[in-house]
Amino acid sequence: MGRAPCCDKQGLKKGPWTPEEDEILVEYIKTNGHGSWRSLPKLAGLLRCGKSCRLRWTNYLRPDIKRGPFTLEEEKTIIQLHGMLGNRWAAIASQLPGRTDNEIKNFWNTHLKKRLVCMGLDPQTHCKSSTGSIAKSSASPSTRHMAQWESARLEAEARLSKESFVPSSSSLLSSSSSSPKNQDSDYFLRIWNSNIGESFRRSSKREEAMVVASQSSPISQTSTSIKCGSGVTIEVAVADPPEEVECKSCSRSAGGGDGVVVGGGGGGSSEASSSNEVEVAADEMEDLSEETSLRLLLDFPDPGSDEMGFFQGQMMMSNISLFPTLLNETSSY
DNA sequence: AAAGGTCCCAACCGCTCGATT
DNA sequence: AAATCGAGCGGTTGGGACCTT
Repeated sequence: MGRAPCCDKQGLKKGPWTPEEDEILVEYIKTNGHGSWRSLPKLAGLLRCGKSCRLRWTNYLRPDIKRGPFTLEEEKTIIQLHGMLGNRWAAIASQLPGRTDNEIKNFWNTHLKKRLVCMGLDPQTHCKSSTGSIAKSSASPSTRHMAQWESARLEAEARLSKESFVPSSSSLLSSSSSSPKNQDSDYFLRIWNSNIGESFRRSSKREEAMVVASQSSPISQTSTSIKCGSGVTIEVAVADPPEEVECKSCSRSAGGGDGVVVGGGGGGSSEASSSNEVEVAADEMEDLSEETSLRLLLDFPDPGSDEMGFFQGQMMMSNISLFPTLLNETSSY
């Protein structure tokens, strides 16, 4: 089906906005709200298309936009969220009040990405470019993110479910004294239930459809699922199914070939879990060491290793700041 | 001081999705 | 069910600002 252009481009202005145009747009939105972006330019008397007006407003003129350089805290947040979400700039921006997706995207592409590359890390996977398990190197970033999300979500839910039945001593304590693991799990669930999680679930559904389509295609990249020791099924897109991959949630190896092909996954917002065939026994989850469970949350390598040590931020409840080191290594921007 | 190169970011483009007709 | 619309998202780029030689 044809998609009509967003506007009739003839006679419409393009390029940088003038202060006069800005003023007209701001004044109009202040008094009338933006309403329909498509009709706004005409109503406001601007020779711009609605899309251009929307972008100008959301990326530049909105009163709540925060200007100025990114703080270290913001940088940390961006890196952490990018590790979880990939290039979902809008979702990342929603966690940084006053910052726009465009701004974050630019900042990532011009500063943070280079920084990771300089450190020998793949900016997409946040892993060392030349190393990593087969699963890490073979699975698409989004597939990896899906597995991470699903694993972490299930773990957090299992823990909360257990706590709701067995009031442990820790649950009687104040929140300030709850364990870091609890805080991290809760943190994860909050994100999962936020618009970030929603955004992720939506895109996961999309990916699932693509996986199914690719599987039905005679010439397609093989996508295989592998069940690990703790019962988590991992979807791995590979040219040739690996003999063995390491499960991110339990660090146990999982043999290839015996997995039943499943739809990709991630989309665990609800019933989707069953379609993913991801079954995790809560008691098995308890076997996970605290450290392991935290690592799986963000697919962290062993914190003891030099790999991704910089990635320890608020999510890890670590007091170690990696940024001074980072900043020393790279010139200011 | 001037020329050439690089960096940075505002804006555009094309695509997808959900809602509506 | 198909077509269309409106909105939003992520990738890309043009050109000004800044830096280096």
